[in-house]
Amino acid sequence: MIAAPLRSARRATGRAQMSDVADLAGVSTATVSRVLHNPALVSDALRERVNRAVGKLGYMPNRMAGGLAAARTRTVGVIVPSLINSFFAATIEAMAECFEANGYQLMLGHSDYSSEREEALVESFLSWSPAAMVLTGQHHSRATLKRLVGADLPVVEMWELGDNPFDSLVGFSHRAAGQSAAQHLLARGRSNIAFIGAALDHDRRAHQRRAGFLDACAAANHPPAGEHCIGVRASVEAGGGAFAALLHAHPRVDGVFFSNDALMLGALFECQRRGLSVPADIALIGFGDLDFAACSVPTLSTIRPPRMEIGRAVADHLLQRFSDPQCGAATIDLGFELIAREST
Amino acid sequence: MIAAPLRSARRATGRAQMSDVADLAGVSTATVSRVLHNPALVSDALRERVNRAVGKLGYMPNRMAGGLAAARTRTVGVIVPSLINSFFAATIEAMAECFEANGYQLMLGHSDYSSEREEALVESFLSWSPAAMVLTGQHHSRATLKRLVGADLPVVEMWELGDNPFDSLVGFSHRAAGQSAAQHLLARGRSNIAFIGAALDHDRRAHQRRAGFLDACAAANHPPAGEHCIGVRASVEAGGGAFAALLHAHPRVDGVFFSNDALMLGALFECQRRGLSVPADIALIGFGDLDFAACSVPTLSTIRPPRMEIGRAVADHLLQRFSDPQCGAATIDLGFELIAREST
DNA sequence: CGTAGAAATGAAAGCGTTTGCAAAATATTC
DNA sequence: GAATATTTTGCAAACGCTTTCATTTCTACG
Repeated sequence: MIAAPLRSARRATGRAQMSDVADLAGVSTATVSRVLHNPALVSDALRERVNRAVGKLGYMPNRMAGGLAAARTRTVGVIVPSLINSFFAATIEAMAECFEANGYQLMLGHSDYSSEREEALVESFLSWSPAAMVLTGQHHSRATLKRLVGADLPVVEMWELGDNPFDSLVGFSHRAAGQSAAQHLLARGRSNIAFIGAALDHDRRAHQRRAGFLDACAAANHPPAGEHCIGVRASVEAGGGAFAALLHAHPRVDGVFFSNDALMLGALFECQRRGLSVPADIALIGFGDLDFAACSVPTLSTIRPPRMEIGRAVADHLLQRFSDPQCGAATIDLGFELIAREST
Repeated sequence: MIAAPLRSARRATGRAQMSDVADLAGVSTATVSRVLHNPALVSDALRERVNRAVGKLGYMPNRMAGGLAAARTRTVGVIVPSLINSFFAATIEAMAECFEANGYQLMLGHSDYSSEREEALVESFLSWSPAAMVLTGQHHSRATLKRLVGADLPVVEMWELGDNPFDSLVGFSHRAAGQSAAQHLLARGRSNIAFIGAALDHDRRAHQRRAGFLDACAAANHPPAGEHCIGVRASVEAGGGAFAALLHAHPRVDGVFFSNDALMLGALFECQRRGLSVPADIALIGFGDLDFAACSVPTLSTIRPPRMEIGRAVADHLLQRFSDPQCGAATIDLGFELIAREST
């Protein structure tokens, strides 16, 4: 009787491992590893043999072992505030697309707009030796920054565009977006314009849009006619409520900028309920260009952020940095687009 | 002169490692490992000392090394068709919440409704030795199934509820949801009811809802008055178009079930454009209970799937299986809720 | 107080890769 | 054809942890 292959009791799975490939191809594991990661170093004949063996055995490398030995992995840690927010979801899908096409994998986490959770996630992610980290926004706790400095890897901050980036930065100016919105309302002849926002204390970017809005009002000598900010997450329902409250406090308002399209949709429904005509009685402009904005009645003006473009740009930039160590940090402004529709 | 600590040139980072903690606490690495993973095995005194050393050094274990040694990680692979789809986003957020509270981490991937991509993701995830895999739906390629069988770990299929689950199953019956929608429309006195769906060829669950809808029509002896299915992803815009096409082909339709609330919203706007009154002229019911449904004009009837509940149930179930190896597969039906609002 | 059994601890052997180094094979030059 | 550069290849030592097994230290009991 032939003994079964003697395998350690601790052997994890029945999966083929690199030594099996090496044996089948009649080479050392070093050569197999090279074929997999640096094929140019191996002669055509052996490369061919190794690839055949890999195919035959259905070999899948053990990433833990590889990561441990190499002290890095083809993994990118990404932290967004929320997955439910379709802005970030679109960015992530686009980013994942690019990365996966190049053999990198995403580790995704959501911070719920909390610095502490972000900190915990960064710590946790770093223990997987990622090739890079992608964070949302430019505000991070001291502890987070310290960890990142120590880890010595490319870091991209996205969806914001301010001074003193930590490393690379891919985004657009929310302040400018807010300014554009105000200027647009003013250009449409509205003089009593107001702002409605949600969760400004957590969402720094929404806060910046508000600041830009107020800037432009001041610059145009048109002090805002009012504003209403709520503490909860932006939602259609909350938008309706906030809009009602705004009108109650400032009945003469004739134009509103919403920090989020969802809020604006709630306000549109509120207008329908009250028999207010948009834009005759009141003009509405939002942020996000969510899909309903283009086909509601009336269609809704909004500011389109480069959702997918951000994801692609982050991935492209990092892939470039991975392949060319010379390539350093960059700041990429992807801008935004104000889409004027019927509501203004 | 005292020599600098002699570290291998290959040493990854400057991070403290377990042996540093062990030295500082005056114990072996075995004890440190036990304190971290199985504190009950260590005496109070040593546990205390080790924890202090961990804190002092800010020690973070290297997951790669741990995973390699233990041949498993506290990681759960989750694959959903799409992140942009807010159904899955909500499920994932809830799931992540539960898992993270218990020291498990999510690896997230999206398959874009493609079996091949799912297969590639499963392969890729398995090479990280996850503690479990969570897939969406009950349909997977043979190769995917083969990998999962070989990997010998808990597998949960979610968001569906059919026969012959691979292992555990957490979801609800989409077929029953479709039936309910039809019965609801019929109960409201509509006799010419139709179905509008998107991406049915990819989205098996939407397809099941349609099947349920047709079932109920047949059972009630009310053959559907028409249907219109489109190939693209569900969106508000596509909903408006599909609705217009349906009305064009079947002008007498007086009730419509949409495979997705977004489609229904597009139809609502189309009604506003045409001056059709909802529900007087036509009744609408959707699926998803997206946030606008509760506050549109009129408010929209819909079927609420247990989005977050699924996430929580998956996590709870897996955590239980992790802690109690006796605990085996389970099938959990979380049901759904038909929410009747003004549109029907 | 001696002893058996239980509890706590440490030594050391892996886990499956990557990679520095040296040896072997091949190409190039004079 | 010898000598030298260059390209290929394999050996073997990490990588930083977990876990088995043996040993040491307690506890309880007669």
